[in-house]
Amino acid sequence: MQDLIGRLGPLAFASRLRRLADRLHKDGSQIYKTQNIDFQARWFPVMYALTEKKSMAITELARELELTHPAINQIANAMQSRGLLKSVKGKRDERQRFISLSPIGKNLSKELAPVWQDISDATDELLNLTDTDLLASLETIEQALDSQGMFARVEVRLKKRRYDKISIIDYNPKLKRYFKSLNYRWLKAYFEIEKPDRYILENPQESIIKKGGVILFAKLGSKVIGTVAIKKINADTYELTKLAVQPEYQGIQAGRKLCDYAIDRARKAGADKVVLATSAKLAAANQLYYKLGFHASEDDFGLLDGFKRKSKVYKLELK
Amino acid sequence: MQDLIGRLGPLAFASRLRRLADRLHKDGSQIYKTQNIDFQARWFPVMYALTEKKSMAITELARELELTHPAINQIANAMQSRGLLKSVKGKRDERQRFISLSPIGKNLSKELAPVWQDISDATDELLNLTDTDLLASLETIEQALDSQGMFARVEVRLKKRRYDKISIIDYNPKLKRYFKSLNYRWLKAYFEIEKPDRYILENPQESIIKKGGVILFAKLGSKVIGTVAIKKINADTYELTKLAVQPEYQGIQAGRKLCDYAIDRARKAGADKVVLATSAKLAAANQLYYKLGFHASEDDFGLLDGFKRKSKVYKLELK
DNA sequence: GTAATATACGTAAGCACTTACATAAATATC
DNA sequence: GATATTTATGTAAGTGCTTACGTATATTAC
Repeated sequence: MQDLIGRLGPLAFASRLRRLADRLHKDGSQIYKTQNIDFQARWFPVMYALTEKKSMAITELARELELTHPAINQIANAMQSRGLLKSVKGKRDERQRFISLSPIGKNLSKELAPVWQDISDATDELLNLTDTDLLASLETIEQALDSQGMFARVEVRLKKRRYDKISIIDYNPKLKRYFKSLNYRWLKAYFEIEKPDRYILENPQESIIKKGGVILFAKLGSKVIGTVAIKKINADTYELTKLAVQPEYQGIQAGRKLCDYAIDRARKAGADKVVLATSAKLAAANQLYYKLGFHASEDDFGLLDGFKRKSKVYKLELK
Repeated sequence: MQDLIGRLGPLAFASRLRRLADRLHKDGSQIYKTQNIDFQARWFPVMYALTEKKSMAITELARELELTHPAINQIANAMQSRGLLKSVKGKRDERQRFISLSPIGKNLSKELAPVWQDISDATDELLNLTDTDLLASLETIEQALDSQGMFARVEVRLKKRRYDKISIIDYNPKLKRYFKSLNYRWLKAYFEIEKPDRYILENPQESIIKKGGVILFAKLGSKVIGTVAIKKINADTYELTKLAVQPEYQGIQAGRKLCDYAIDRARKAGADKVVLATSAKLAAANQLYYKLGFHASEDDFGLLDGFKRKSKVYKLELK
């Protein structure tokens, strides 16, 4: 295994599977050729299926053989043009085309039986070289991929990677302008700026921090890309508010990380719950709150007072 | 696994490998797409190789990546047209085209590194679902196929099957005409008919059987397709002679089976060696004798006397 | 009963390779 | 040193599948 492919290991998994598949397929074709049997390896699944079941429709075969219907269609046409198959329209459903073995096809099928047996035996011999049940392993992998595809599996990792790349820092006066600009930007995009917003954004220190709250910022490299605040309501209760992430950097988990950290800070400050008020209009934000574990709250904690845009209050119990 | 594909088991091994490969490949493409990376999954091996080694020639890559050179050529052209690669003529050998990453290519390579890491990890996770080392198993299988391909493995079985289908029977007067015609046919094709030949073929009973020899015939179904004789030279020594198989049925192991049986009969008659004389011209026959264990003999046992065509004497010791 | 939707099949074109063949340069042979 | 053979690359076309899309018939909803 000193070659590149060997070192690539799991990355080259797909390539290796394909190479092996191609190789076996090619060998299969050669077997039929040297046996002087006019049969192509790719016809095998259809031939086999029709040997077992007398007659099947195109899509029925496609389903059972886990190939696409055009593949079956092409194979069926090739076999039919060589006289191996005959096809009849479905009686109940005229769109269907039922194909079955012609007498010639049946003869060929008999001729093929021992060859298939030998291929099966030889493959078995090969598979038994590995003290493991390779077919079962493939089955396991295919089922795992059915439940979560490779794409989804990699996505999860890439998300985590991005999440880890975001750093969260505390408020300092130099960051005041970001707190303002980030929030103004999305507020203007969706709503009118309301009075309490303006006061907080202009006076973060007085309105949040001096009252026992916290303002956090998300940085990606040297860029400030998001912010959030937790405001103390009372000893047990903190409000999550002023969450803003630059649109260019949305979808990279910055909001998630800001909230994770903010909630953690509330917990450390002694909170037993975090609440927030939001508008149903903000779908992405609502989804995030849901993922964080927030649930609709009966008590509105006065969070709706003085706001037109806010309509819902959510609560997160910190166990 | 009540579906057809499941029941096909080893026969569908190749198809399953291909399906899985296609699936992983497709997922790979999708990953690059959603990450907004202008990169195709099929470029991966080349990109990876060039990230490791600075510069490589087309066929050098093909060898290492176990793809054909046209495949590499196509990939290289596609990557080059997107500015990822630059190529230079070989200095020592002007036919060679060395390709290497351009600055853009190097940047992309850096961007790809974490994605590849994640794909590798996710694949590992998948592979670990099967308590067996699938990559190692694939390696085992590929190596086994290197030493003996699927084609050869099946061939062996088909040969045995044909061998088993041939039945060997003893001389009886009705078969006399076959002994004559089968031998005349090949003798006429290659040589002049010599006197001792004619006597034996016309009088098999007197010349062979009454003297303690045996004449055997090979049948395939009801057809007589071959014959052979063992002639007693003395108590310890028998001669294998008059081996003839119909040309239409050569290559199906009839000669082999005739000889196997003939030698066995000599052994049972008390022989401690079987000898034969033949012409170097008969390549297939010589090869068969070699396979049966015959070796050149110093003593010619008088077998060459009276024959022009016979030039070599072989001997097989029956332990 | 009519319109909207779903399903069965066919066809074209694409994809990731391959084989087959052509060309030109390098190397071996005489 | 001329010629034959080998090697490196390029190009065209083939292979076994796929996706995308079109058409005709069935089924469902109103």
